[in-house]
Amino acid sequence: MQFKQHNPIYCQMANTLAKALEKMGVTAKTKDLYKLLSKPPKSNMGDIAFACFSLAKELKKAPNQIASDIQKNLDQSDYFLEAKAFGPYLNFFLNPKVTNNIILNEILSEEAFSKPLVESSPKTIIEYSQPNTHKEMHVGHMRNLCLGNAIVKIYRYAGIETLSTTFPGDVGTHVAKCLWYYKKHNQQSPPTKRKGAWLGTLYTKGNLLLEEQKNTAQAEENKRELTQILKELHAQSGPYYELWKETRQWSVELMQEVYNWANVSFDSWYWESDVDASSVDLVKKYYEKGLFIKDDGAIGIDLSDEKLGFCLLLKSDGTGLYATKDLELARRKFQDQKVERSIYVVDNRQSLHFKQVFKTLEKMGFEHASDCIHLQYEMVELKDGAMSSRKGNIVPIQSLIDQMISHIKTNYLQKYEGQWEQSQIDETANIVASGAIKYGMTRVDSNKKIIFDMKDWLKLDGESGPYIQYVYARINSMLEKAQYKKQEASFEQLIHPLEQELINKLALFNTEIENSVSQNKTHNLCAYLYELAKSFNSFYAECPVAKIEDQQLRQSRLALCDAVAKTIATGLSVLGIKAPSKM
RNA sequence: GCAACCGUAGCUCAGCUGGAUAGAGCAUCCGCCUUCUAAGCGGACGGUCCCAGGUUCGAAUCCUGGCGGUUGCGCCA
Repeated sequence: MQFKQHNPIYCQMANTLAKALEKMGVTAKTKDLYKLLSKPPKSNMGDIAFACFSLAKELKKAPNQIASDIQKNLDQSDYFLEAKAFGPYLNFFLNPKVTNNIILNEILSEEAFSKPLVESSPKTIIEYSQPNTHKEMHVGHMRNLCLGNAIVKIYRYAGIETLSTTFPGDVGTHVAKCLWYYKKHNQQSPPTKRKGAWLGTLYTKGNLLLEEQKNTAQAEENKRELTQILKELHAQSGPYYELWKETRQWSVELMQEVYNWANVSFDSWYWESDVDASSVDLVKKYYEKGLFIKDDGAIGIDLSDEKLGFCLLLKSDGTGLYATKDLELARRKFQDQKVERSIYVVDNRQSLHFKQVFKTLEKMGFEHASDCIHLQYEMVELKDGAMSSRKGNIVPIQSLIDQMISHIKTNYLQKYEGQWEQSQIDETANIVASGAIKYGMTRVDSNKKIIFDMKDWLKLDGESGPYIQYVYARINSMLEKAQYKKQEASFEQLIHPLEQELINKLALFNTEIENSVSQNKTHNLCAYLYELAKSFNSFYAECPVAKIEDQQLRQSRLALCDAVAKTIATGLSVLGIKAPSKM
């Protein structure tokens, strides 16, 4: 992925450096110099740092010497007041009278948020959220949902044409087990609402019962019944098929409820049941072509030359597997959606699975095999290990949502009782709860496990979604009350160190997005927004805004707050988080 | 056995495409509201960056080998 040089200040610095280097007999591309710019560790060391290490070879000089040589050859520029060598670094002290305007105007006009960040990019489809029907969604599914949703939004923000899709599992033995228990053992009648959640508990009960009867006389009979159910479902007729259609819908409604709450939607839905039959045909076709082999009565492909073992594609009873469906699904995605790249957001236990699938596609001659990417992430677990619907030790998503909302209402929103409409309290609780959950799910590096502990999740101080949302709400209410007039602002006045720190941080927003896109990560963006919010809070505690006399400075600071609010709102929105006007 | 990922402050984590004095949050302790929203701000305390080698002017970061943990590896999805 090629990124544009989107930071106007960095571009200018890179140009200035290129000219100085030219005087020294070095032709350096501004693009390469741009990449060498960074932020010094302390603000008293300057605003932008240029590292001279990489020039040492060409110039045959020590980096320290290079830094001071460049300093001597620098042309004057109104972008910076001073350039000072700090050992191997040449640090620029920006001229706020010029750079403040450039940075803040770009944000206040929202131009900064609308320009594409990539030179060009392949049309991309991102698949995320692959919950099973007949099971209840738990907090582990939430990580996938939040991560996938954020990546889609980040891609779109960067200017990449992106489609979202989901692939729920509505067929398979888990369904049979659930229906088996429902028909043969369940005594209760379904509840009036959240039938899907109730269905999930039947699945767990069914599993536990089957496990219990494993070594008893009943086991044979159970197996026979399950096979019978699967046959009916496969044939798409009979009472179990009818029951499947009805209960599947309950699960879909439950998924939709979660998606609605999380404000997530998909451009397309693929169902396992859709690709089941055709994926089997696809495998048979390639078996006849001789690519796949029969082994032990089953069909698959030997990938041991690739160190990927044997990938099983048809069981000896002729039915397909997960990998089988993924072959057909991959084909359909590229064909139906005319995309050039396909990303799968799936946990890292499937790492071998996807390597096998992509390699098999390659062997099948599928032209886009190398455009398939498995975006893997680590699991959400409980203190005593992985969650499993099978065992029943899960934290349902709904339970996290409910507890979060009630915690927020009783601890933070009670003070607005009687003052706000109940609907506004409900709405705000939803926004803040969603901010806490989504931030919590995206803030940790995706290849690190999250050990879920409800009481930790309900702590909303310090680094959290609500901390960032709070900054937005504060600014919003300040701007509302203060008769803010942007045109009266004069950014040249904003020279307080805390103002400068804020402005410099604002300028780095798109760079952070670039990092997210190039690494398919979200945690860096979370950290950035937190730091921005923290900088704002320091500024806010130290610098009065709406209450100062000087009208022009007041408007200038209000405009700075406005720019912070806009950046925070934009940043939160690409994480799928709303910014509340009050909280 | 083979492979992947993880190991940084008491806890949870940033930093890892080598570069400036390893940073946050929580916890603990000390300050700050006659109100621009205290869901906040300031400060203190806290480090064998798992261990051992190697590469380099320079390693938490890269390489090799260990140790510890998690996951995956043919008829589940």
